[in-house]
Amino acid sequence: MMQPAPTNIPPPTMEQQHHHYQQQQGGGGGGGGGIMPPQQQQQQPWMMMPPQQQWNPQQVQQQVSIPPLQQQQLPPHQMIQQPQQVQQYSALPQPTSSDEIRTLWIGDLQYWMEETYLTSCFAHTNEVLTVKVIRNKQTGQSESYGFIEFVSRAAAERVLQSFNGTVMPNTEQNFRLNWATLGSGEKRADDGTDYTIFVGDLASDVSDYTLQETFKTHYPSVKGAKVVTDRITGRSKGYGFVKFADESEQVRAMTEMNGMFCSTRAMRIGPATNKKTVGTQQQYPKASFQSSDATQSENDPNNTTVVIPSLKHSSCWWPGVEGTEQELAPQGSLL
DNA sequence: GCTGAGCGG
Repeated sequence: MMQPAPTNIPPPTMEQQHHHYQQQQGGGGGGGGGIMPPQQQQQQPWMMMPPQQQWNPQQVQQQVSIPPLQQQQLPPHQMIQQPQQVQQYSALPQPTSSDEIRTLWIGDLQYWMEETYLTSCFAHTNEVLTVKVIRNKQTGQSESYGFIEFVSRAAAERVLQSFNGTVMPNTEQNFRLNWATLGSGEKRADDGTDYTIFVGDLASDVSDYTLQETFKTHYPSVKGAKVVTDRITGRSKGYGFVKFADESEQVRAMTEMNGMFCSTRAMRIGPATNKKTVGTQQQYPKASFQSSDATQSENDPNNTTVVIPSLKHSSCWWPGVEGTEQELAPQGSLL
């Protein structure tokens, strides 16, 4: 009902924060799982819970900027990231160059994952500068991706390495992170051509990371891997792609890795039908992908970059530390 | 289960 001042990350009712995620709240017979699917909003106490319905695109600030000095009057016993008056900027690695790429792209976001959620996810690093979820200008709905800017490229890389492939809090899907490429900083992580293969017959538990490592141990030029997942459920569709920087390794992998086991199943490898950069024809980062109507951007009422002042310590999640396995049902629960 | 999608201000 009442929502906190929009000038900051709206902290939920603090007296309820202690619950964190448990599996038996309000639950009944142990089958419900720990999280409420958004549609059956049962007033979940935490901040990362879905629907607050109170969100109104109209009243979102252009840019939620929180100067570090603006300390809040919050008791110290509140363990959720409250920037109190700590200014630990001195301890943070300063960006070496302004043009340094230090923003990560994050995808596969559920619609209820707002800036608050993402902020909490990475708060412990104490190195997040801004967090932003991209929303549809008309509907205000999340476009399922966002950006996380860090204080340095090194910090971003650290998160990229440690979080990618780990489970997102309150979900059963994994983080999908990558370097931001199209936005501010030209393109990066693209040293030229990449050679992709198709990998089918993947076991359901194979993640981007798993797939990548499976190949990388044999082929050092592996640049990345992606398991195609269902947008709604976040589950694997059973196939994916692996990118190589070296064409010879790609060719070798096609035969050498075919039939090899990844997790519990033998992979089936084939060439990826990728019209871009199969060998040549790579001149421009990305041509205009849109050709339809040109709905000019307005003032971007949905621009909701959240600038994190200086995150102290907070109770958030470390990758791999799955204190509680949230066996939740898929959001759509259509299977 | 079998050729993705995912780049703003």
